[in-house]
Amino acid sequence: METMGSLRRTNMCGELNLKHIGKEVILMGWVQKRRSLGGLIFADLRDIKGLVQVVFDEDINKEAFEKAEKLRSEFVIAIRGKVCERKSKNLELATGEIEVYAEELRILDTAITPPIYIKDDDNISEQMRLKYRFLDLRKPFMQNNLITRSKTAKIVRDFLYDNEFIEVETPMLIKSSPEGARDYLVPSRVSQGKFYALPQSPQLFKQLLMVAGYNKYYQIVKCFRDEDLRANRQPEFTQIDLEMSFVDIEDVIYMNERLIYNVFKEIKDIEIQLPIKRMTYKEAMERYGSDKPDLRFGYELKDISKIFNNSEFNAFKNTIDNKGKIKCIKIDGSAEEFSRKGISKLEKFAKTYGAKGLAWFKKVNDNLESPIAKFLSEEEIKNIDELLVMKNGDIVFVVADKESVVNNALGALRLEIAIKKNLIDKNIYEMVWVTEFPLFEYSEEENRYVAKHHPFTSPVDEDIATFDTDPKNARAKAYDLVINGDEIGGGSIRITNSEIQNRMFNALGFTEEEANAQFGYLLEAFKYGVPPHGGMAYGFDRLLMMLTNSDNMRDVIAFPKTQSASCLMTEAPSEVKLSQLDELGLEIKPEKES
RNA sequence: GGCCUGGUAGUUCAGAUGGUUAGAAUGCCAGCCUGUCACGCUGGAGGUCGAGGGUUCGAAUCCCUUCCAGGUCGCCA
Repeated sequence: METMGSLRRTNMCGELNLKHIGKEVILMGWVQKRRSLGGLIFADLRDIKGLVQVVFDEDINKEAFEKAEKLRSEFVIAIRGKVCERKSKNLELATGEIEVYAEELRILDTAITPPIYIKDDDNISEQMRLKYRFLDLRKPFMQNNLITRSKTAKIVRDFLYDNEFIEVETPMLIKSSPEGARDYLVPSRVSQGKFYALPQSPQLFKQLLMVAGYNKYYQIVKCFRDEDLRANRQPEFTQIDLEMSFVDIEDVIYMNERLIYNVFKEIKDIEIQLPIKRMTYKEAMERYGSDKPDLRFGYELKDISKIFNNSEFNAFKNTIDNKGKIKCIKIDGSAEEFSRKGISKLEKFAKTYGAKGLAWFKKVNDNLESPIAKFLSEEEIKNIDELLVMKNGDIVFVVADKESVVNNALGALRLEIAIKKNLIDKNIYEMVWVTEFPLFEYSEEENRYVAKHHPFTSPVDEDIATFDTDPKNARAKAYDLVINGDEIGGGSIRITNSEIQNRMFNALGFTEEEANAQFGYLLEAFKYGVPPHGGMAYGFDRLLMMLTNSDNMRDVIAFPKTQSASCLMTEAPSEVKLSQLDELGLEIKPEKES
């Protein structure tokens, strides 16, 4: 092994080109690949800027050539040499018009054979990638993703700073609140038997900063939720969190549209059309069956309940009797693409979303074919044909159930079919603000109304008088920014009037004592002069997925967790010493015998 | 908590109905090779078939339990 000695890097591998011809350069990096032809050795040298071919020739420098015979993948080396034009160019490589003839080689470190190749399309298992994350992160696409992440953070900071937002850090050890997602708990040693929680978001602290007069706040901040993972959900994730004083919905949206515009302009060179489209929650649910509609394709939901008002078909009759809905989506001219087997797969898919079944109608030779045709009257079939303007080759899928189930199942189905039919263009960004979210949502589990967003979300002005007497129809000053069917961010205008806040707690079933025990500090603060305020929080990782066209959040996070929230590299979480538990006044329950 | 997919050489995978010594590709090692860039040619090493138990004369293959990874429903104010 050798040291760098007096050698210092003059250039990065990936930035060399014809302009450097004749120049002596010193490069440092990892050996991507060595190709020995006997008397001539090529090595691809890699650093974070890219690859360049280095040539070791006995006639140029014998010592370097002999050392080069020992090179293997992922050795760390320094070379000094001259940039030359290539005799045979490789136009697939960015630096393929040149190569560097080595006059000196220093092997700075060797490497054992790596279990994964450092190559974007290595087709390696997720398990290996996570276990050897330090190698996986050497891949160019991972390096580029993290560079994009860093760049995006800078653009956000620059924009918010320029607009007089103040970055304030809020605590990571906070008070646990049982509402909402499960908290990660941290035991206190000093106060034994008591616990901190890691923040699910800095929500209450940013509101306190508004009380404190900070006017505009932001933070790019880690948040923690102890819930099950998904491809776009990690237990620890990053938010761009912001809050503004003396604002209403339009002010928050105006500011955030410009923020998002800047990000897409600078990262993707895409100019978003402002203002961004708007859609109420109600419209989104009715037309797309989802509060985060993907607007890159059609297949809108259509309510056909009225056709079946007097139906003899039991499944439909029961639905109508129970005030449910019968809705459908129409897929144009694709009937032949849906085999019986394919349809039964889709039915199975719809059932995972709670649908009891999936009916369908195909128009073939001016006739509506359907397995349920025999249960329907001629008039009903004629009405379907006319209402849906069926053409030959069209197929419709029908779900009858409670409205929420119908929307959920068909909303998922339209997406599934669009994916299957390859209708989704990853390079298009369809954005929409979804507004007027319900203030409450009924929890079947708890048998009561719970806050859809959080208990500090203001009702819309029109619903202030009635939100607590008619919770079902109460709308909130809450908005989500949806991009390509993903909730990228959301926020609300907060309640700043103590009478409304009290009515809100009441409607949620909080007693005054409970409200005080949980949020007393906020309610107390609000007695001392609180400005109207509201804000927004973005899922920074989800935004990065959009910007890098990633299918999985792990590809935009340096050290992510597995689906079971563990880290395969560090093996966290792990057991701790009994002495550590003792200090905390904790003990582990003996394992249950089975 | 439920459902689905997967776990076989360092890696990615193939191994139907149970049956000799478990294969391929790639990687690795050695030798040859002065224009390769997925270098080429020759040879070689490399396996607790995730783990445990069971059925059987015999299990990678069948059964049970369990662990791990991925996707997803529930969950995620």
